[in-house]
Amino acid sequence: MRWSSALIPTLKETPADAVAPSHVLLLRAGMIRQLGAGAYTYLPLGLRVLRKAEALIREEMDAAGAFELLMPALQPVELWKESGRFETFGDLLMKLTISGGHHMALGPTHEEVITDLVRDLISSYKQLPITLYQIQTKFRDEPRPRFGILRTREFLMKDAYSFDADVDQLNGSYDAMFEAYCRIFDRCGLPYVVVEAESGPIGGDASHEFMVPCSTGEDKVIQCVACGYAANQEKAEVGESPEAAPPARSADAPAFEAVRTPGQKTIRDVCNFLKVDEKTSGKLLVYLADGKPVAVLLRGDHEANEGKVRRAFGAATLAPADPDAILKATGAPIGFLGPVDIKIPMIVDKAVAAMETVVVGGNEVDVHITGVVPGRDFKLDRTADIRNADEGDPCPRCGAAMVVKAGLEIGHVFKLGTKYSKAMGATYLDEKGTEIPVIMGCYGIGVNRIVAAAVEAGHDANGIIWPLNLAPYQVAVVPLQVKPGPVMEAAEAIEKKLAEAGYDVILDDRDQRPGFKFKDVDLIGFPLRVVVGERGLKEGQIEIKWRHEAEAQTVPLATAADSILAELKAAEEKLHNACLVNRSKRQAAKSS
RNA sequence: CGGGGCGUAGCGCAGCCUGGCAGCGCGCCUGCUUUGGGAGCAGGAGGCCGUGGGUUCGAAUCCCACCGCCCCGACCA
Repeated sequence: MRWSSALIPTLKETPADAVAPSHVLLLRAGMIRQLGAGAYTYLPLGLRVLRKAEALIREEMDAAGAFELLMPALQPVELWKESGRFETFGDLLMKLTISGGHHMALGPTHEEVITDLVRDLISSYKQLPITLYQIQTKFRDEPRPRFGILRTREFLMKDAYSFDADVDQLNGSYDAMFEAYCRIFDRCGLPYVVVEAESGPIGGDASHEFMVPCSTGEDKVIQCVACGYAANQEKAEVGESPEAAPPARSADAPAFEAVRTPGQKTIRDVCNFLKVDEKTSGKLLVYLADGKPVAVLLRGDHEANEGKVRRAFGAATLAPADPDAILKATGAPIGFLGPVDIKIPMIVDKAVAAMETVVVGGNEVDVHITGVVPGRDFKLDRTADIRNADEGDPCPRCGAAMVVKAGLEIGHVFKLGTKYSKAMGATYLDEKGTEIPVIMGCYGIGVNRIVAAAVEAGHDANGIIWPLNLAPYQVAVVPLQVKPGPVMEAAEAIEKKLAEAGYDVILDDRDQRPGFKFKDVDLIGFPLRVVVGERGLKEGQIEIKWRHEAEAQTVPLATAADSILAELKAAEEKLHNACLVNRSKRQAAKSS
């Protein structure tokens, strides 16, 4: 490939709108270009990276025994009404009306379409298990697209769906996808962590997310460095603190005291006003659990975890109560709610149960009460872990202090169960002729996010550092003199040999000064740079340099192509071995 | 959807407050010089100043409305 004839519009300056490193660098490297909010063109170089990620995914999915198909992005909304997600998906679903007045949607995901397909085509246990996948453009009306290609309204997703006769089969399908994902991300050279995620109806280990730690990640990952426990903050449990002794509460603790706190509504305001630490305060939140008002009591500096709250109340739905409902349920407006003499069901977070005394709202306008003793002044008969885990909290497995990191979600595997098969009537007949809903799993990978994550995780002050398997071209051959002559001849000969060996090579034949060309090559981040110049050629030498290494090495021109091929082979082998090591680590972890 | 910021050449920006020739740097084109880390000189092309309305002799500039983009928050099956 000759650079001079390609379309690679690199930018010297940083576009003003870009903030995230991946956004800035993909723009500057001439790989993407913005059309509108959350809509990007992939220019030739960017598309090559996207296609490489796709090809790698396809290989591993096929190797794992999944079958590729392609479903329509354009779907009748009837299917969505059938599954019940027309309502639950809400505004995120892109709807349109086509000629004839038909109401359609652009698929944000394909559970409905595939379930519709499977209910027609699969009818016997003999056809199970089976896993089907596609790589296709998804549409979501994101309220706030951001960070370049990280969150867009239109994106490329690999989505797979497994269909099984029973839970054992499902576990097998799930494990196969889990392993395939690990192999894919290993081969991409991404530093990912697997975390437990919100699991839905089946519970247990029914959902995992694959996260790449990076500052622009939109999720929070809680990790235990001692034992390796990792979970999404949505899911992470708070363990028992090892030093947690029951609080020393003397029986003759003074009675609580009401204080006037005019206009002090937030925890911060109240604590500043009363000059107490937020950790000694409590906040009462009111939710509607299946439509009925319920209360939870948390320490002032903690955050409620709505998933945990919903499960603690055994409710199917949970929503924050509106101000009117709160006033009706507690007799007080937001800002002055407290647990004393509360009339609605209340669950107390474990952290509050461990406090000696607590400052809470007085259930009366402009009144808070101090010196409230849990267990004496309000009941502690229902306590649970109902808050978000945070930095320093004890690990649920080993009790060590956990850390919080920002993470970018690049993959998600999920045991769906029979949610869609039941709603849409996808059943099979077992050996006895009994009709049984198929058990489903779904497995997604954000292909664009692999590209973005690779940049987020691999860049320096000079630009991108592509992993070998994702790079648009693995090698950039840079002749410093491009007029016909020995330098160009040598460069072309090297390009030819590398291309014949199956590598992607770009020849920077632009008539530019060396510094200019080096800057571009570094910015785009081709893994291996080969420089041929008059100066070196006089000595019979050319130069090769890895993007991720500081120093270049010189090799004899006569054997240059062989040296380069040896370098590439060694790098591939190193990566392959790393993949194998990870694979055996996973096997060891599984069997232990 | 709430809060904030910004729309002027392909990119980065100045000009706006205080109305009166539409500018600068990068990039692009031509020529000469230069050639191992984003070269120098000379010449040149490129604009519905986001859109619509208003005020005014006159609007990039003042007023109103709309549209778009970015950031923070809410939201994220």
